[in-house]
Amino acid sequence: MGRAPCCDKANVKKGPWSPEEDRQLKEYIEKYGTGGNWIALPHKAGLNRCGKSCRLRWLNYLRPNIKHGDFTDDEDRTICNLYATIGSRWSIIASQLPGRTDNDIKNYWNTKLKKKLLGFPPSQRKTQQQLQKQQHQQHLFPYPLEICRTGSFSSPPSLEGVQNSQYLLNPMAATTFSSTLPQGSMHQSQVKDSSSLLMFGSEHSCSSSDGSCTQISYGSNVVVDYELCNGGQQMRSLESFLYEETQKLLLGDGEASLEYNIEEIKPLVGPNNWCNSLFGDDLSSATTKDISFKTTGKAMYYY
DNA sequence: AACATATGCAACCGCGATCTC
DNA sequence: AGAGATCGCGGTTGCATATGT
Repeated sequence: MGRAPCCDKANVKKGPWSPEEDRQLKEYIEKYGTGGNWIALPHKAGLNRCGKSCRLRWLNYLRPNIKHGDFTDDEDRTICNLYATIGSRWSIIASQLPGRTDNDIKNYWNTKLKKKLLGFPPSQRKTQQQLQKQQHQQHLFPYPLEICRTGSFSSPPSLEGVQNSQYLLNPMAATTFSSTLPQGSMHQSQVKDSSSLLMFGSEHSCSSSDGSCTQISYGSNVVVDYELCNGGQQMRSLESFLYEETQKLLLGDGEASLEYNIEEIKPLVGPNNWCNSLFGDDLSSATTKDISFKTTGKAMYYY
């Protein structure tokens, strides 16, 4: 037996909300609140709408302090950092961005940010100036890199820590994402603990025409230890690692990097691992996607 | 100017989680 | 304990608008 519908779908209005409906819903909620029952709310408010539709309209559009319009660079950075860390958990990401809704962020990611990070042309409508800029960046960064963090974790990173940390994302967007690092310096971190998420790199100024571009580069002496993913000591260059992981993650093939099931991963990540602190002790409740990125945040060594 | 196509975003849908009785 | 009701989330769709040809 299937679940009973939450409303009579044949007799409720669907589609865009009219200003009058908005006014009715807003007035009712401001006066009486939601009463913890969205299903009953539309009837009480005199609306011929499904409760779910009312909830969505309120949360995404009508409730106070909703921010509409362009996302700032800071917001971009936060979204990218969190997406790379926790995946498409839009409600969690939205909770870190006051005034933004999960729907907004999801739309923004799917329509703009993902393409921006992958270096895809955002549109056929691109101006000549934008095309030249993209070509310039592609010349500097032949493929996208993914998350690089300077510093090391002495304790598990919190969501806030992730949000504020100095992650460097796709150098296609280097002008946006690299500004938190001092230029001309080498950033290095030593791995103390294979469960730490740790990456590092060096950066130097490049000769971008407007002087605003910072190029991130990685020396060939940087290698990656696949301790968690491969259970061995297989080494790859950082560049190939980052490139492949980025492709998997951003092209929606994030699971590919996790070749082991939860039971195999558990003993590797250990009881004090930050993966546990983010998702609770019960890793069995985590989905493959939950931990696929964590386990690819594997230890790295600098020689 | 007309048509084709891409884009952005509001809204819908289905399903797992949680609550209530 | 378990069945139904509701919530909340993430994926997807549909349509108005913008832009290219």
